[in-house]
Amino acid sequence: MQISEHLKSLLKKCKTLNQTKQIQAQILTNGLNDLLPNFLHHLLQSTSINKTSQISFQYVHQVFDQLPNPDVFTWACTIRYFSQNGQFKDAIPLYIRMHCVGSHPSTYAVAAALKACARISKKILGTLIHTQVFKYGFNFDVYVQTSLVDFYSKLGIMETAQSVFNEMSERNVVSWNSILHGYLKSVELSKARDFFDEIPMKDVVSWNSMISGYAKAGDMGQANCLFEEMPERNSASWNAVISGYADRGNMEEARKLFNEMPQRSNVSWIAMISGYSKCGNVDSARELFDSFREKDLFSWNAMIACYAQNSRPKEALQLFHEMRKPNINKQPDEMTFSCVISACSQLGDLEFGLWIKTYMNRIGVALDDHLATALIDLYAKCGCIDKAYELFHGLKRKDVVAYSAMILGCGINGNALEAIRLFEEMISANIGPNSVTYTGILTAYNHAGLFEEAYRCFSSMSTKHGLMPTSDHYGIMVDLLGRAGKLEEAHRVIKSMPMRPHAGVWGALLLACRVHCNVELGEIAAQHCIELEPDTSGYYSLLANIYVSAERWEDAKRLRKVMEEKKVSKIPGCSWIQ
DNA sequence: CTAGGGTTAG
Repeated sequence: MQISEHLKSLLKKCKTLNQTKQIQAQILTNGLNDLLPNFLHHLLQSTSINKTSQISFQYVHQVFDQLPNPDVFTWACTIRYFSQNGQFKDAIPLYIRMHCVGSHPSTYAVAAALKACARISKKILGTLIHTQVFKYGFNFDVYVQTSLVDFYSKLGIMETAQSVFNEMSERNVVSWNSILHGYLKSVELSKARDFFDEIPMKDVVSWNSMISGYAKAGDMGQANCLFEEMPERNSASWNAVISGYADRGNMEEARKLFNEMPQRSNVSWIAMISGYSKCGNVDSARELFDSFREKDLFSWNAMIACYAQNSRPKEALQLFHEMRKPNINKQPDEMTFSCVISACSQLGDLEFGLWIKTYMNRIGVALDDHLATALIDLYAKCGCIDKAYELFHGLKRKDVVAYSAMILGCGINGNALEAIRLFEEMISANIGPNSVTYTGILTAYNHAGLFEEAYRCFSSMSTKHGLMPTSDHYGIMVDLLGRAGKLEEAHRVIKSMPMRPHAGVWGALLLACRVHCNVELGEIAAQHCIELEPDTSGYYSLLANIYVSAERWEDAKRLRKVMEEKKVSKIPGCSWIQ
């Protein structure tokens, strides 16, 4: 008995995981199994342990599973631990298990489980918990009620959120903020503003939410107005305004605030990195990333995403390898993997992509729709259209990105009819196409040589769906016309472009001129290509070949000499020339 | 011991 009390008091003093584990050993050798829950509670609640030594979630499971009969408190404590630390996929099964073994829930467990349901959109379970709330008489607990309001708000079910909110006899600022967030998320800005104005005891979170709502909607005037007006700011207030500017591509303003703010958080850095990424300023993103000392998983993901989205897949993979080195030792998650798979797909590296898939299996990362779509894209681009289909059919929800990946896959692999079928299926499912969808469908038409249909499709982009064709789309059209020998028309299309054509567009014309032996236009196209990408040798070679076919030996010789003088690299940088 | 805001993906 005495030793038991002694160990309890020792446990309270433990500051590190190792000290705590030593007590666990003593508990076990003395056969004091009654003390095991105390050990677990200490593990989960000690801030010094959680901040420093990072116990693994696996370990918590292990310890928990050793308890013969967890009490109400222990269940709640453990479920809450997972929920608070973002391990929603651990919290939920544990909550279910608690019911299966016949243990009663507590308000604490319910609140934690609802939080998990809200965060990973477990609508059915959350609604089920709502019914239990009545059964156990928790329906007057302000924490439970607020969790419910938050749950329905996060899922966008505002009628129910509102009715739970109305039934509350006592509301605190958290309850108000939860419903405010719901209306902001449903982009009912004026309704949200009415709520905001009504909150009797606004705190910094209320202000931040409202500011972020305006910022996300692009109303930087209102956002700034509230930002100036608010009584006290924290880093989230600054971050809300910064990400507002960053999302709209105004990196000057974002940077000004970032430099000005008194206390930057991880979120500030990540918002800036992804802001630079969105406007294609990879160098500035990397510069910030390098100067950021306390990189967390999110910041690694943001930088990897930056490379993947800006067509620099090799650097994305390089960074992925970097983060897994022992001195950094960051465990990748779903977000990391979807970027990495996207990088593989850009490189056409099926082998490494499949290695990633096994690696995911090994560390227990399940395929969600995002990941499956990334893999669909990889399979489709690498010609494994059956595998792509398999995953496509297994998607919980097929959206525009998934369809676009399939359509492009069919297009590349020469199955234009199937691409068209998918496109039509998508339209009738009321999924609006985007610019990538059109790249896919135009590629399909191009491959099949259906230029009438392609033309119609190209013009319907803007008329039917309000999408402005990009250089890539023009490039496909030029390629299509070029293949059909309509070189003058292709040239006219280029000249009609509202933006500056990139090298790929002129390259498509150049290639066509090579095929159809057109020296005059070939010279014009090559000139533009070389101007845009002076280091690519392919353009010189193509023009030289055109001269050779036209039997203009002198010109060909002259060009080869220029090439030697410039010592241009042998690697073509353009996908049209291969 | 509970609940709310700001960041990353195909």
